[in-house]
Amino acid sequence: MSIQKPSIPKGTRDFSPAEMNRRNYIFSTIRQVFERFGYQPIETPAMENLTTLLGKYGEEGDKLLFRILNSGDFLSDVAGSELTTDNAAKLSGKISEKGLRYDLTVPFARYVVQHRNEIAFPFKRYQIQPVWRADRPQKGRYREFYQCDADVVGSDSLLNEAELLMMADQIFEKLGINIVIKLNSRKILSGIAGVIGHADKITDITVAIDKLDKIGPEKVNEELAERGLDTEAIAKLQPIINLKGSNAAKLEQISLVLSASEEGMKGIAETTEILSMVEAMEIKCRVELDLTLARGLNYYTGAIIEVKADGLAMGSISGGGRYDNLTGIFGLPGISGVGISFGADRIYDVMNELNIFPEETASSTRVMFVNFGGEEEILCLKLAASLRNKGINTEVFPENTKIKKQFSYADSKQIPFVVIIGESERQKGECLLKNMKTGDQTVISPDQLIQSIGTL
RNA sequence: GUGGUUUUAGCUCAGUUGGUUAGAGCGUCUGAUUGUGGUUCAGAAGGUCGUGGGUUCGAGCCCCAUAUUCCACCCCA
Repeated sequence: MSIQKPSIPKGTRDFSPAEMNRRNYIFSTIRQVFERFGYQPIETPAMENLTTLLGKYGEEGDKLLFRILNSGDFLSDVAGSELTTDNAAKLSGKISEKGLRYDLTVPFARYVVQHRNEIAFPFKRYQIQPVWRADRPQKGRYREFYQCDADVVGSDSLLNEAELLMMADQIFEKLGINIVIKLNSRKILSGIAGVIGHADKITDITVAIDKLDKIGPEKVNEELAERGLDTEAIAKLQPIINLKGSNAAKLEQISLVLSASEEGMKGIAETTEILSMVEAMEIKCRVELDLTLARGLNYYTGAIIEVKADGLAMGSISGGGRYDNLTGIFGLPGISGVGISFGADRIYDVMNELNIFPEETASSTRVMFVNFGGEEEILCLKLAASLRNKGINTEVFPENTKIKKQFSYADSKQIPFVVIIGESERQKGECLLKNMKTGDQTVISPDQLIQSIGTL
């Protein structure tokens, strides 16, 4: 067998220790805020039955599912005549019955239905796991990436929506990213589609006006026409496309257009309530009503949420919304859910671009002992054990090699403190503590070292 | 899935119309310095030029296929 160059699949990545320290910083920040709001962790398998996944993300989503080939003799049920290139779609159903999860929301819905008797509602869960999409990779888009989801099922209260926005606000504040939360309502969009006489075309309308930022109003109108809207309907959409002003002003303008639509007015009332709740909770970031926001329409039924990093050319770093009947597909109707998902990989990319990772994420080790071997080594091991008992990440260089090499190691790992105990220090009962950042060295007693280093 | 783009040392990249032995910076290692990293100086190691074919006396450079990177579309965290 010839030697092959090692490689990893397209759109996947390895993470170095330095990257993992930073990624873990993001994950733990998110986890901490989730738990602060009373969400509890669950995990689900990387793979689900294809029957669970198929048809939940639209036609486009089905194409992006990674399918897992059946084990063993996967062709046993397939006739030779079926093995033709134009039969691929039908064939894949016969040779594959499992797939990698595409998001965390659908597996969660499956989980809720399957465990309904063990769950006390409302059920607030969070889930931080990788998902896979057979998409073509580009900036901020990977085939394997982590989602950090928080969802509530079994509560219709808009308080949940408001809390999700507060969590996003707090997470990004902790991480130091300036964000804008964009808020929309499926009910408002639906009302608009009804009022202009094209209730059936809601998807076409939203897909087109979603591009407003990117392609401008003229092109949007062209696309609306291409998607089968008559000129009268397009004319009626113009006030919505050109909506300006504060959230309150926007809501007032839309309510004029939507007065005849019960659903639309309900969307306005809900949105107003969510906005007033987050205001009461003193949200810090900007929350902007944006009717052009139309992601995930396949299952959202109420609020639609999206978070963008302010002033950065990066896709959304977080998204979510309310889905009234997701569990209905799995045989449990009448359970409403609302959730938000944080894209950890994009958040990493944003923080990297802004260079805002805290210094301490560079290394997890706080203290390193230089190793002189012999009795000094034993002494260092004892002291290191004491430091670890105090919760300080500590290592003893494993070999009695040149000091230069040991320091060089500490430097490359960006360990902030190095302790030197050679023969003379040991005999005098002291140790030499070096601050690697400033270069300062101080002589202190081992007791002082253990006492003081936590505060350094 | 459609269109374009990238790939040369561990990393970032040069490499002329196709012509001897493919270069630089950074990093790594060794030494100057046997108790001190990050600065400085000296030296060394490190390359099937993404992979497989083809054209040619001769290919890093031209042609074909394929993988991969990034970008746009579609869609999306």
